[in-house]
Amino acid sequence: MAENSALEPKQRILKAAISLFVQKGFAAVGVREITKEANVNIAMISYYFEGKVGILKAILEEFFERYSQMLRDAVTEEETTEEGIRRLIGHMVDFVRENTELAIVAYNELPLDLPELAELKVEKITQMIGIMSGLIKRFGLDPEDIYHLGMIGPSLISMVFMNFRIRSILKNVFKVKFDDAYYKEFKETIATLFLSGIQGIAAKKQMQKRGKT
Amino acid sequence: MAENSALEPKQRILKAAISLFVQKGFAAVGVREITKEANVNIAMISYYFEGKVGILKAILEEFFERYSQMLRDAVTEEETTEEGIRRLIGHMVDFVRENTELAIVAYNELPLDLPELAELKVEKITQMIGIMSGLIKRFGLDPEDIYHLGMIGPSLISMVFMNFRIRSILKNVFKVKFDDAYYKEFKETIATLFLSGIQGIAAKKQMQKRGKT
DNA sequence: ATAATAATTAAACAAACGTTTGTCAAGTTT
DNA sequence: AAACTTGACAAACGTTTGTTTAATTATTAT
Repeated sequence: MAENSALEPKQRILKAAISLFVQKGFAAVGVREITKEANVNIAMISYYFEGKVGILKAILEEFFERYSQMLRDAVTEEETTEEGIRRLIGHMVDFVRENTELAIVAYNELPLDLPELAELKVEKITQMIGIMSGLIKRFGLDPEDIYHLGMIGPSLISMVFMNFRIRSILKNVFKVKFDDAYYKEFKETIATLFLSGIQGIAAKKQMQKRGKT
Repeated sequence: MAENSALEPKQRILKAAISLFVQKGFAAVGVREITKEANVNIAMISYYFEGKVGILKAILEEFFERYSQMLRDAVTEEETTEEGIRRLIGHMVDFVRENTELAIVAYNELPLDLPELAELKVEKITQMIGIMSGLIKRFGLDPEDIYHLGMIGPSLISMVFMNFRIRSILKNVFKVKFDDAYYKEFKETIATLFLSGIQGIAAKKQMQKRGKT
């Protein structure tokens, strides 16, 4: 149970904290629990992170660092909208697969009010929206149509994250084996769902336009 | 700030607790905070709910009660798949709109480990899956294809819930006005996205089948 | 009116909380 | 070799946690 690998104490704290935050949520985890799991003295939390919220802050910063890097990597200059979106979804799934716990903590804690992290959250989310807007333009979608983008964009993110959030249910109830084949199919399914979906929306918009004129 | 309406103390506690749980999460809210907001004595929590987790238990029970009722209401015998799914999505959006805080608390707290509620969660989630399976059959989808259903079903739920979860971002950054017109458009957009999406998936499956034979 | 039950209160409880303290050994710099 | 820095520790800090107690008021039934 107790973490005692070759990792440095600071990394052991981070690793233990992430794991516990996923299970119970930030507020429900005590510092003693973390230090016990990480096999470090309790004072090390203040020493390395300036307190408990400092751990969460470090976690969120790490998440956004990796997430924004992934988004930037997901863009290449020459490709069709379909290729671009399929690539983006592929990267997103890979990202959450490789950073499942980090992503879950961020996903769970971000909407919660924690005054000490308010500033950080605003900054990072603004940043992400900026990157996403860039993607949208590059994909040839209509960036003026904020109305629909605010509905569709978050839908895509939620589809990917939800799958990891309900992992235990999928595993126990639906007997899903989370192997490469599964994720390959998952990527294709979500991408097809999303692409056919936005095509359907575009077609509908076109019809409404023609109906009006 | 303090809740002191004509409501009964028990209901005042529930109302205050839901509001606070949405803001900070269950574990981060203290009983004194709840009682102050509800304007009741601290002992009333044990008196009416047998403790703090009892409040969350009552909240989750209320959520599942209303949610399953909504799902049952969403089904009518005679209609096409498209009509059925559009109706279901309409009901889901209406439900989350009318029970936003209740839904957010349930959505946020359900994946977290709270031993005292483990049994309840398993029971209710099993129930929901049962109802959903019934819907799927009635919609003429292939219930054998658990692989895809486990990907698509949760996607639908997450699309609807996500919109309410990031309300504050949509409001502040995208300047969304959450009025009837918005939700009408939201329902149609999500429904079109989802319907076109599953048609695209079905078409792809068909193509793969033909490719193999 | 009186007894019984229900609702509410202030006060106190032990346990757990996050943080800080003072100390010490091991390196590093001067 | 002396001065300083870093990493780690046990112990204790004051505060807050959820819960309980015993007393009191309000309501209902007899």
